Amino acid sequence: MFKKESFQPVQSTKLVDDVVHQIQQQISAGKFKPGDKLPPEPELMQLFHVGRSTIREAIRVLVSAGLLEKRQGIGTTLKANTIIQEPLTQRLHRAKLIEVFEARKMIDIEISRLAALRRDDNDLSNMRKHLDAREMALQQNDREQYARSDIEFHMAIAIASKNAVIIDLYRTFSQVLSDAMNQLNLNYRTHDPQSQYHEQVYESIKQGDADQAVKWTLEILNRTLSEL
Amino acid sequence: MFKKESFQPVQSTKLVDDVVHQIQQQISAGKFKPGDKLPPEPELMQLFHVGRSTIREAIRVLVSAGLLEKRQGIGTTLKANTIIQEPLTQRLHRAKLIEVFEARKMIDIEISRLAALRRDDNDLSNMRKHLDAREMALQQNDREQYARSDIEFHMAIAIASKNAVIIDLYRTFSQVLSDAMNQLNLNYRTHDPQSQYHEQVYESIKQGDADQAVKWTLEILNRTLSEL
DNA sequence: AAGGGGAGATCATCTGATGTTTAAAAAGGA
DNA sequence: TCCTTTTTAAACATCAGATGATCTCCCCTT
Repeated sequence: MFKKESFQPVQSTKLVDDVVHQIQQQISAGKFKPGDKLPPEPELMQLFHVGRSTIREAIRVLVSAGLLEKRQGIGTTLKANTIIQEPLTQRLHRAKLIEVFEARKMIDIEISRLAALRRDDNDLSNMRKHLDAREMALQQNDREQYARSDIEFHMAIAIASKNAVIIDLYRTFSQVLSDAMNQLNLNYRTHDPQSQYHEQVYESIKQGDADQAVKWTLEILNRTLSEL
Repeated sequence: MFKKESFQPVQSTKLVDDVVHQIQQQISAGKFKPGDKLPPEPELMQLFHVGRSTIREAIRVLVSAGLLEKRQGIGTTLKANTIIQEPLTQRLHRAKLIEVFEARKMIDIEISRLAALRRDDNDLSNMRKHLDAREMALQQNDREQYARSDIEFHMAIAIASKNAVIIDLYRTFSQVLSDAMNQLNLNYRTHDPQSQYHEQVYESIKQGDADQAVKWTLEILNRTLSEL
């Protein structure tokens, strides 16, 4: 008897994916030059023998990927320099650890500043929750839980900044940094004497005092950096 | 006579983009856990007060970005992969313009600070060169050359920061922002009365005064932000 | 020469209808 | 009771039609 798990469902080709791939291939093959106009939607419907919504979803995907540009009343055009970008995580893995650290420090500081200006009650209660869990784990000497809570606390600050781009940047940098330091058998934020600073950061954000929040965040970061 | 600069085109946010931003925000803020199901299409229609095709296009964008997973008969679920394997440019294309701007502001400031601390003679001469070219273009009313020199000047500052990760971030953010603002028929850094501030930034960096460099960079940025 | 006003092209959005896929409930048989 | 089959409901996939919004272009008037 075969294991069911060893099989995968046949690639059920959705029409939209098919259209996306075909257009993408045409672009990759250089059939279009930057600035060239794609056929209008009704024509694409005939060319691909699909409905309007299928065409529109396919085009929308390529627009969001940055390959095409759509303008009402004008049409759809091919954008210039479709340079192949690598994922940020890959880029960071290639980078010097100190550079990644420095960049994350920049993000950390801005996050604290924005959080102090924008936090709402929900943000504060989340931060408080993780801060308490962090303290608890510290007293019980639960390194695992401590590390988790510490990350969650900082993530809660990030979320309070209300800027999705910065949140994503912070998440990516922290993840890569954590991986890299584990690999080097370095402890990633597992030093106990910082509880006071974390409390200070929380209080500053709660008070809405951006300058103080930045100041205490810097205190934490400078201590972590010294271990590198 | 009214100043042209005092007007701004009406921000015509397409419904699909709005829906994408809202869902992205929820995901980035961690409101969903991996595996969580999104409400079905009819419910989303009611929640957002838009038609089904609008919902479908928005979901399709996030699926193509790798954040969501759609299965016929099942529904739409949040993908497990927390760290998105997605080029940064693509992520920025999906973001709200104001969020990208805010993040680049953060980078710009840190770059000025680091440049003041780390610039060498070569950096300074490069900055001087582009600053002169910028001034020259301004007097000759060569908008094209002015824009190019302005970007080069700021890029020279970035390079002086000596952090490759931050340089790459800055380049990516600037490019995406430039594209986006061009598309909105907004001028991207083409206001003349800032020459003094650019000179101040250069002088501060030359003196190695990080605080002053940040201060004057903020002056420039606050003026650009006011146009958004 | 400047501005007004269509006409046409093209995308944006909504709505209704029908087909497919999936999971789970219901039914049936041993 | 347990296993298999059938049915049903949920949810996405796709198409078609209609209306609105936006942009370019051209012609006309002043």
